[in-house]
Amino acid sequence: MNKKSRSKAAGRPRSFDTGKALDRAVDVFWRKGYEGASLSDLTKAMGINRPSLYAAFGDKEKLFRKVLDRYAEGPASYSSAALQEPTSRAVVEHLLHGTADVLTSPGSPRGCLLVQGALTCGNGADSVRKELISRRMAGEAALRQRLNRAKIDGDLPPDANPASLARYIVTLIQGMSVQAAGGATRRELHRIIGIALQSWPAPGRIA
Amino acid sequence: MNKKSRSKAAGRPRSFDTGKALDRAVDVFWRKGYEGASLSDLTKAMGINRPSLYAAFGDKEKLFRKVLDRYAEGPASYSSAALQEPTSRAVVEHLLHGTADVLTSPGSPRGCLLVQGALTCGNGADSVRKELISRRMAGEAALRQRLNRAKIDGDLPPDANPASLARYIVTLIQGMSVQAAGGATRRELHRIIGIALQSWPAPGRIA
DNA sequence: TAGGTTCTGTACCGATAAGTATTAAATTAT
DNA sequence: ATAATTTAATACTTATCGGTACAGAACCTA
Repeated sequence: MNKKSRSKAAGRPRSFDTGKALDRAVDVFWRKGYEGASLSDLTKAMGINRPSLYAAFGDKEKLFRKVLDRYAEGPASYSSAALQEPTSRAVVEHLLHGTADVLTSPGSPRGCLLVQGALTCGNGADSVRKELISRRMAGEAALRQRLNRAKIDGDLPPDANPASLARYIVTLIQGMSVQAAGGATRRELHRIIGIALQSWPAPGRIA
Repeated sequence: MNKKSRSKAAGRPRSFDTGKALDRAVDVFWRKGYEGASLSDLTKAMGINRPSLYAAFGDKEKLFRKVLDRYAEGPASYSSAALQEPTSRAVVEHLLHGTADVLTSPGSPRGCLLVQGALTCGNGADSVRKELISRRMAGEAALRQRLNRAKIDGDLPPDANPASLARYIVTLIQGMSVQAAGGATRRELHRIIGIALQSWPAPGRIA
C-alpha cells in the first residue's frame, strides 16, 4: 500500500527527485512569498513541467504546505533542538543565535519563511496567511511551555512570567526576520541579541 | 500655475475628495499589502472608477508612494514626535508605546504598513519592496542620530552603542508589527515593552 | 450660447495568473 | 510482444491582473 515501500510500481518512473524539487520550491517561496511566487517561477526553479508539479504535490497551496514542513525539518530545525537546552538562558541563546544564523545564511534567502511567506495577501491566499500565523503561534507556545517548565524547576525566578518572556523572545526573532529581509548582517543581529538578553532574568535558585 | 491656488480651473470638477480617497487606499494597502491589493479592491474602497484613480494618482506604484507619505503624516506621525522627547529613555518609551497603540488601533488594519506592505513580492514589485526597506532604514537612522545626540549629552553612558541600541529598538518595533499582524493584543505588546526596556542603559550622568 | 477643458463611466486591451485536457513516452505485469 | 499504468510535454482554458480608449457629462471663458 505504501508508495515508498513499493520500490517498483507500474508505470513510467518519475524523472525527478521530489525531495530536491521541494527544496527548490522552498527557496522560491522563501524568497518571493506565497503570492509572489508564480507557478512559472516554481516550475522553472524545480526543473519540472506544470502537470508534473500538480501530480506530485497537488495545487499551489498544497505545495506550499509541504514546503512549510520541509522548512521546519530543514532550516528551522534548530528551533526544536534549542528547546532541549538544559537552562532557560541556554534555550533562548540557542534560539536567538540559531535564528540569526539562518536568517543570514549565505546560500538561502534572507529572513524567515514563516514571517515573509504571507504577512499580508489578497483574498485568495487568506488561508495560507492564517496557516502561517498558526505555525508562528505554535512556535511561541512551545517556547512558553519550555519556560513554564524552567520556572517550575527554579531555573526562572518565581515572579517571572513565562508567557510574556516567550512573547518577548518571539517578537525579537520576528523583528530580526524583518531586519534580515531588509539587509541586516549576521554581526548586527548578534549584537541585537546581546542587548536583548541583558534583560533576561537570573535563575530563581542555583540549579 | 499652482493647481490648488487656481480654485476654479476650467473643466469638469472632480467629484470626490482626493484626501479621503487616499485614506481609503491607505487602508487597503495596509490590510492587503502592495501586491495583494488589486485595482478593483482599491477603486471599490475609494469609491471611484479606474480612470479617475489613474488621473488623480498615477499608476498603482505612484498611488502606493502617496499612500506611504499619507501614512507617515497620519498613523505614523507619533514617531517623529517621539524623537523630540527630552531623554533617550522617554524617546524609546514614547516610540514603543506609540507603536503598540497604532499597531492595534481598533479602526485600522493590524500591523505596520512599512513592514507588511511588501516584505516579499514578485519580480514586478521589487522597486516597492526596496522603497519600504529604504523607509524603514530611514526611521532607524533617525533614531540612531537621536541616540548619538543623547550620548553626547550624557543621557546615555559613554560605553553605549547608539547604532546597536537603535537597531535593537527598531527590531522590537518590527517584531511587534509581526505580532500584531498575527493577532497580538495591545496589552500583550505593552508587556513586551516592559521586558525590553529592562535592558535600557541608565544615563551616563545626572542630566 | 459656443468652444475648450477636464472629469466620469463603460467597455475594452494584452499579459499573466492558476489549473487541466490530451497525447506521447517509459516502465511493469502478463 | 502486448496490455495496463504512470509520467512528461505541449498547449490549452478561464479568470484576473494593471492599464487605457473612447464617448458623454459638467464645468469655465468668451
